[in-house]
Amino acid sequence: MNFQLRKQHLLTILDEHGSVEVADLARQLQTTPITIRRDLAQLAAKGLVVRTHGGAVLPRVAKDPVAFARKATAHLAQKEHICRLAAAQITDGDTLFIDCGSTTFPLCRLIRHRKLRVVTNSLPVLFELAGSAVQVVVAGGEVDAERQAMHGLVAAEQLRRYQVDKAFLGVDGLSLGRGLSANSEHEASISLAAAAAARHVYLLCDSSKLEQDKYFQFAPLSLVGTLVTDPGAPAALLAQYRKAGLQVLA
Amino acid sequence: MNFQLRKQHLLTILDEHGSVEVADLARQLQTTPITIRRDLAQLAAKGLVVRTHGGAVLPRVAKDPVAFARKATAHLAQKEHICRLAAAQITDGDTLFIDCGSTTFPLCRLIRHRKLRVVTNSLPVLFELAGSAVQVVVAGGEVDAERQAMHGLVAAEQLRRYQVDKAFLGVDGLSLGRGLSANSEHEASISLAAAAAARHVYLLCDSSKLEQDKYFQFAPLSLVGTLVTDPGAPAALLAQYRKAGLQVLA
DNA sequence: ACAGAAATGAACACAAACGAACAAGTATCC
DNA sequence: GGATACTTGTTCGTTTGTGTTCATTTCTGT
Repeated sequence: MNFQLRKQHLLTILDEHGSVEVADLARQLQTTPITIRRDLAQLAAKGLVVRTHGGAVLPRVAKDPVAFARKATAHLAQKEHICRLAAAQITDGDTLFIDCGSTTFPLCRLIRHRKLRVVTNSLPVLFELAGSAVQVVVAGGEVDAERQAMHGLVAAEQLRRYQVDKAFLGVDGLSLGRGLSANSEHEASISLAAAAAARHVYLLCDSSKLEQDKYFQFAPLSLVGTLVTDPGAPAALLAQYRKAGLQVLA
Repeated sequence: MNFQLRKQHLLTILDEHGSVEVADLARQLQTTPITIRRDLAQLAAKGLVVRTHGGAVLPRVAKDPVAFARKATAHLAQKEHICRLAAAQITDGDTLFIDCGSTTFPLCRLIRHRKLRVVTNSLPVLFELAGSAVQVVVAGGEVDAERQAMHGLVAAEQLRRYQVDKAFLGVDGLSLGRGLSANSEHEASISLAAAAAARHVYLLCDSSKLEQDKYFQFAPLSLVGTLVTDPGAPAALLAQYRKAGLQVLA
């Protein structure tokens, strides 16, 4: 097998699957990973593929929603901390709801390998978990291109039909006085539907959003079972949330 | 074997395979590698081949390996032809259903830029059209990881709620005697639901699938409005399909 | 947060392929 | 018949592609 044929084959596979892995290719093409990596490096130099750690993807796919969700989100360290706390609450066999948004997204990485069922309306979550050990269920309906999620009536309606053990919700603002608030009514209706379907509601909310009210208030604090936030939150404030009846993790 | 004949033979092989190896040619043509290399050098000087280490490739392969790699996938040329015909049937403003499967997928590339609404249960379709000019609507439900699509009860039920102008369906088998057949009941139920919701049903089916029955027969030919296939289909056979009441494009 | 695993790239080694130069064989022309 | 042009094969030093080792980076799981 010469290198031209190999690259040809490589591009074929890539075109069929959208992504390839170095180890797989090395096995299929009867060669070593280093050779595949060199091939990919050449193709990448020409812009025909985009390298990833462990493989490559089509250039089009590289701009995908997952990358979009991953890149340069504000407060990433806090969000990862929050998601680790959240992941610790999950038991194998659980059915979860994962909300769309940058706060909840890092949770996907932490649960890829576990035996779970995840209901979601978020495209990045869907793409991140598709092909993993997790069984994914999608809330259908119209795709909101800006938010990379399904936000319509149908999505909310469908969510109500599922019974989930734990819902992990994001929110735009949260305050003791006015409860949960959002920048969009659509997001709010999805959150409400998911909360209604869940045995326990976890609100994932970094400390910068505490005591912030956004334009649309849609639920009282009592909707939430557990507030998951980061150590940046003042202890006194968290104590007040606890007094209001919430379990608090930080 | 003289010089001219050798070069001719060489170009023939190159045309068939897209690439050649010096060592192989030397063996086949009962000569030594240096001779082949000199031949290739001459052809390369004229631009008829592109030299590589150990062999040569067609110029068009060297120029656009991606396009060439695509052609290598099964029946892809036919599928692209079919999708071009299908795309010509689409009017701006239409709402479409696009089925999952390799036959219908190339349609996405052809409509990315158009003002359309597309309902689908296919993840690759969703992926390809997310972020394009097309408004995407997803049939929700459980994700079938192997088929990269939603195939459950919920998906079928949701599809019935949408009214679409044109449904573009794929199928595993099709015959005059036994109608449409599939390899999976789930796929069949999605196809039926989409067909029921559509004003007009286009069946995209390359000629290799004509008069092939698969294990699960799920609908009569009358479900289909228009059969879109490729020129590889025998004219006499297409005439019979026309007689059976289908519009046929090839 | 931390430790272990996997992937990566650089440096080196080896084999295959390469081109240049030269030698040998064949056809053509005077 | 001998000179010439042309093609083919051989030798040898060089280049190119591939595989191995190892330190480093990146990812993943507890």
